[in-house]
Order: sequence, then C-alpha cells, then structure tokens
Amino acid sequence: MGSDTSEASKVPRTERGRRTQRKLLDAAAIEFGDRGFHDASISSITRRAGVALGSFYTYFDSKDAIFRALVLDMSEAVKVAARDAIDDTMSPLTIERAALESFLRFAGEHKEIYRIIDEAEFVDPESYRAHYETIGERIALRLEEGGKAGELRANLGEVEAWALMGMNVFLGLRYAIWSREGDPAADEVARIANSLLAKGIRA
Amino acid sequence: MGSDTSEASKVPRTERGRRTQRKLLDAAAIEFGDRGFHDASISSITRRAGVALGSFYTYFDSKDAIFRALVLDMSEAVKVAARDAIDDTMSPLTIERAALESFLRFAGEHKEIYRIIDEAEFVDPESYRAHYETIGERIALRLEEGGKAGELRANLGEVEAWALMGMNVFLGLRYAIWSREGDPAADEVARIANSLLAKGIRA
Amino acid sequence: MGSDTSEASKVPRTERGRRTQRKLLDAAAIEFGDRGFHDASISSITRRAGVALGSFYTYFDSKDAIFRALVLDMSEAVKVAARDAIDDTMSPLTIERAALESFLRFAGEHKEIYRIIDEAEFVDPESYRAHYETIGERIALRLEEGGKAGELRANLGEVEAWALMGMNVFLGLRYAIWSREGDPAADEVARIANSLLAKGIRA
Amino acid sequence: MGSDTSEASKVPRTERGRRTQRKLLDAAAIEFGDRGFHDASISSITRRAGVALGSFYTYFDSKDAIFRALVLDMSEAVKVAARDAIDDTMSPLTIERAALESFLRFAGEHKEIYRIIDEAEFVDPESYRAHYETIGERIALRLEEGGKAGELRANLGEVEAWALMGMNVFLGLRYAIWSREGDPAADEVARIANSLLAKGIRA
DNA sequence: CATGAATGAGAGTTCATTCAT
DNA sequence: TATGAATGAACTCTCATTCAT
Repeated sequence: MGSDTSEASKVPRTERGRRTQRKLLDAAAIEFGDRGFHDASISSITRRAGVALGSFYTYFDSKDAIFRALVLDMSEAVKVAARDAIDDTMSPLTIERAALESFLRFAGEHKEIYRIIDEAEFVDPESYRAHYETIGERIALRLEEGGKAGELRANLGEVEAWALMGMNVFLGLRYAIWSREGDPAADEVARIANSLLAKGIRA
Repeated sequence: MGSDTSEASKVPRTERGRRTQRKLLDAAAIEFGDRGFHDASISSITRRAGVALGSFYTYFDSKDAIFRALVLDMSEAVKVAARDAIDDTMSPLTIERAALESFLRFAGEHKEIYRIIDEAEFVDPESYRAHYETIGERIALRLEEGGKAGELRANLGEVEAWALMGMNVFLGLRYAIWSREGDPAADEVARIANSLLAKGIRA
Repeated sequence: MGSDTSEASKVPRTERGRRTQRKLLDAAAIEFGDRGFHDASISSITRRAGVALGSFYTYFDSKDAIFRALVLDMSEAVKVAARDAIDDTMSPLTIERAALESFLRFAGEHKEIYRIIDEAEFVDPESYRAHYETIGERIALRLEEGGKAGELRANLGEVEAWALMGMNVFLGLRYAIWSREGDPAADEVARIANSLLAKGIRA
Repeated sequence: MGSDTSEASKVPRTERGRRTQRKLLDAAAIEFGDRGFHDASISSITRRAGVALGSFYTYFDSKDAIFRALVLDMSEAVKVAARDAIDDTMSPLTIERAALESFLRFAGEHKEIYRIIDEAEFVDPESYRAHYETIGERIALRLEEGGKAGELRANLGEVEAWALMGMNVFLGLRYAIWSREGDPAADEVARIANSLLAKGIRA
C-alpha cells in the first residue's frame, strides 16, 4: 500500500525478508481492522501471514511498533490517493470537492483504514494527533492560497481548516463506513458538501 | 452526572447501594478518561471508589457494562448542557453558534468525556453509532425547521447535518481537547465557524 | 421428604423458621440436582426459595452443611420407600426383588437424588461411604437370615452383599436415570435381575 | 498410560512438546486423584509438572479439556489391562472371573483412576455415560457368545450385562478402593463373585 | 532467517461468607 | 428472624515477549 515504514520497523536484509515483512503488514491490516488493536493478537497476525510466531520479532519490536508502521503506511496511502485526485489547474473549491470525493471512495474501499487510524487515538496518541495536524495544516495552506488567488475569502485560517476537515471525516464516517441502501453516491455527497462550503446555509 | 443508567447496570435496592453505585460510576469516569478502556482495570476503579473489588459486581455485570452505563450517563450530560445553552427565541444560526460554544466549553471542562465517547467506537460500536446518529438527526431537524422558517436554505438535509456535526466535533478536538496557548477562546471559535456556516468560504 | 436433618442444620425456634428451612432444603434439592454441588450457588438456592441471601446462614452453617443435611434427608427417603415395599411374609428372594423394583421406581421419580447421593462421594466422602456401608450391612444381614432359613445358600457374606448392591445401583443408573424408549419396565428389570440372583447365568 | 488423547488436547509439533504434554497429563492424574476436579487447580498441576502456568494452555484448552483427555487416557488403560488378563481359550465364566480380578488389581494400584472416572459423571457426563455404555455392550456381547457356545443360559441380555458391571464396579469400590485389613484378596473376591454369577444364591 | 515452545505477570470474574440495619 | 450490601481470596485464562534449536 504505502511504502515507507522504516521508522517503526526493522529493515530486512534480504529479498525473502522483505516479502515476509510485507506479509506481516498486510495480515496486520486485516487483523487490526477486524478486531481492533487490543483484541488483535500477534499470534493471529502471524497465523494469517503464514509465518511462525517468533518471526514477528525479527521485523517489528512490538505490537505497538507494527501498529505504528501500519498507520504510517496508510496515512501515506490516503495522501497519495488524494494527491492523484487533484491537479493544479483546478480552482480551490473544485480541489476541495475532488479531495473529498476521492477520500469517500478510498474510505469506502478500505474501511479498515478508517478504523485503524481512528483507533490510533488510543493506541498511539502522538501519531494520531500528528496525522490530523498535518492534514489540518495542509488544508489551511490551501485555503490561504485560495484567498491570495482571490477566489476564497481572504481571512480564512486554522479554524476553518479544522471545520472543513471535520466535515470531511464525518461525511466519510456516515457515507463510506456506515453507508446504507439509498444513500447518495460519493460524488453527490461531495457536491452537496461543496455547496455548503462555498456559500453556507443561509437563505 | 446524567441519570438513567438502568439498561447497563443493576438497580440497587437501598440508599446505601445507590451511593456505592454512584461512587463506582464516578471513579470509572476518571479511570477510563485517564487510561482508556483497555488499560483501565476494575480493581483500580474499585480502589478509586474506596470499595472492595467484589462490590463492583453487585452493580455491574462486567467492565463493558459499566462502560456502557457511563456512555449513556455522559451522552445525557452533553445533551443537557446543549439544551441549557439554547432557547426558543434564538434564530437558527444563533442556535448553532450557541450549541457549538456550549459544546466547546463542556468538552474543555470534561475532557475525559470526549475520550470516553470516542473510545466507545471500539468498545461498544452500537452505542457509538447510536450516539452520533441521534445527534445527526437532531441537527437535521433543526436545519429543516430553519428552512421552513425561511432563514436557512430550503433544501438542507442529512449531508449538511453530518457536515455540521463533523465541524463541531473536530473544533472540539482541536480547541477544547488539544487547546494551546494563544488559541482563540470558545466564543471566538464559535463565531468564526458560524460565519463559515452562514455564508461559506467563497470570496 | 425425609425428616431428621438435625446433625447438619441449625434447629429453628419458631414455626416460621421451620418453614423457611424447609423451603431452603427443597430449593437446594432442585439446585444441586440441576447443576451439581460445585456449580450450585447459595444465592441461587435462596433465590429459588424466595428468601434473602443472608437468611441462609440462619439455618445452615455452610454450603457443605446443607448438602450433608440433604443427603441425610434423602438417604432416609430411599430407606423408607424400600421399607414400605417389603413385608415380613415375603421370601428372601422376593424381598430382594421387591426392594429393587421399589428402588427403580423411586429413582425414576427422583432422578436428582441419584445425582446428589453420587456426588457426595466427592463432596463429603464420609457420608458417601457411610451410606453404602449401611446399605451393604443391611443386605448382608438379609442374606444371612435367608441362609439360616434355608432358602439361600448358607455361606453368603459381605462380598455377595456388595455384589448385589452394585447390581441394583447400576440397574438404577441404566433403567431409571438413563432410561430409553423401549426399555423393559421396572418390574421386568427386577424380575430378570432376580432370576440372575437366584440361579446365576450358567446354562 | 493410554495413548490417544487427540480429541481433547492440542498436538505438539516437537519431541520436547510431547514430553511437556505428558508431564502435564501425569501431574493432572495425581492432582485430580488427590483433590477431585473442582478443588484441583491448573496452577497446582503446572507446579507438579514443573512447567510455567502459561504452558498449560499450549497443550490444553481448559481445565475441562485436560480432564477429558485424562478420562480417555485412563479408560484406555483399564481396557488394555482387562484385555491382557483374558485369553481366548478361557471359558466364559473364567473370562468374567479373570476380568474382575484384573480390574480389582488395577483399581487397587491406581486408586486415583477410579476417582477420576467416577467424577466424570459430574464434570463431563457424556464421556461418563459413554464409558459405561461401551463396557456394558462389551459384556453383553460376551454373555451372548457364552450362550451360543452353550455354556451360559441362552437368553442373557443387557439387564444381566449391567447387573454384572455393577457387581464388578462395587466390588472394586469396596475391596480395591476402600480395602481394609483382613479383607479377602482379589482372587478370592473374584472367586466368590464368580460363584454367585455362576449359580446364584438360592440354596 | 525461521520455528514454536516456554514464560509469567496480569486481567476479569465468582461466590461463600460476614455484617450492619 | 430477615434483609441485601460488602468483602476479598481464589480461580481460570490470555498473550506479548523471550529463547533454544
């Protein structure tokens, strides 16, 4: 999925080792997604990965470490998906719409990610906070640029960035994770949200 | 704090029993807030409450049960705080501002609540989902009424409600839970968010 | 059921007390029969009896004590049933047949008794052993008398008595407790066993 | 002792594992024999076996599971001992005598087995019933064959089989488990019982 | 690098018994 | 005599981590 997990994991020296580490990471994504961090067990991860229990510690220092590696891996994947959906010629509002739509699609296809990143709040508060602060800053930057370009209001700042991020996250929760029969599709949700964002709700 | 915890707990038959149950609930709020659900322990809760370990099971069937009772208790408390901040003479937008401001103050004063309700996602997904769906519906209702009254756009629905809820939750996260030196105060955050809500971000 | 439980239980001073004690004993018979000694709980017994938990200790010193009282109570009941089935004019072999038949009927109607007396082996080995030794002696006595009367062989002793008791107990197990569709009735089983007893199995 | 415990236990993958599992089984036989199922504790079993508490769960799923494994193991052992005592050239009555004598000796040497199998009635009623039904069927078969061979009465069936089994079990209880100073030896008990079996007690 | 057995601290939970009312 | 809350020792079971092979 993502690529750089070096901070939280040990670096394999052989190709075979690299494959084993990847198998563990993939198995962990499923296990954590299915059962949550605390109910997940190392032995179940290694079972899913088809490797011996002891091998786990060849590649990760602890249960926390593989979780952290996974959060990094997935944060990266979300970021990449968002980047791919956006291009420089779009207007600021269009960018926000495209970003939300891509996020909704991504979350719908990888529901376990949502769960994992969200649980990070309790497992590894540092990385959880870092995750949202990074995103918040990126949004704030986009809003500022939009202001400079004259297409958005000029005084937008951190408050608006967090508000926008919260909107997106909760729309993901409602329409991607808890989706129901008859819900509007991702593009429709994104369109409505974008309209709220553009002109507010006042009559 | 709140009052009705009957579904998740056993009903004491004497006044003394009622006091003991209350002590356990209060101790649990602190324990869960401090260490999170999984790191919290029953024995630590009873120690904080000053009762014997076994007494816990006189009032709650399990660790899950007291957590559930607590979520109910606190959901109720948040609801009451919001209700008290609002009155019928307010305009729809003013209501939203007041609600957000009251939420920010409440969350700032009871940070542990945020943590507990949020962790419910992993401990008791049912009640977590129920919590947000209930709030989402209430907001949708307010938006609809505002539309009928002619002060808000007429076609607002569930998408806008969830977007608004997400805004509020994340502003609470950033400015009540993760507040920093130099941050704008609750009323200022509420004012800015309300402005975004009213007229959007377009120039 | 039986009557004298004085050795294992406290003596109530009032009529009301006597009724409460009886309720506890009856409830205990059901509880022990249903769940066995170790899975039975005092609180379940008091619940069945409709009295408060604490009242239990007004009438019995411990869980063991009520069990012992119950074994006495039931031993007595079995003895009485056997005595009623027999009369002095019967021949020794007829007596054995009548005793077995009455035991099979009794056990079929009070399956829980079998379970309770049998579990006594593990709960209160003393009384278990005493139970069977008493019965063994009584049988030995009957065999001896039959020998003196010239109707049975003259040299019958303890070995034959225990053999006969084992026969009876296992026929009770098989045809009263584990009875199946199509099994011979109590009188038929008693008839066959009596024939074995009378003339053996040799051709 | 016996050999096949596969249904109730996990299969070790190494020789070392096999040894540890055996140590646990042996320790459990002593512990259950000494204190009975409910008073036995896993920690005491592992202490006796000289392994860590947690290792228990590498080989058995629960306290019930090791008990079940043990009952299988011992049922098997009793069966083997009986088989070894018998040979095809014996007459039907001689076979019964030899079987009883071998059982008395076996029970005298492994008193804990009697206790364990008997307690199975309460711990694992299924296997208890299966144990006696299997033996009952085997005896019924032998009686039938003896009838065909013309040495026993022709109409012997299940009732006689259970009667015979009960005789043997109770003689084991009295003369192997509860043996006393001055009791007749195993061969003498078997001789007397065989005589009762052969020709009954009628004068 | 891989394997799987071994470890043991620590958790939740039960329940016989006591005690204050 | 009756009540039910309070007690705490004791239990089974889990699982992250270590280690010998």
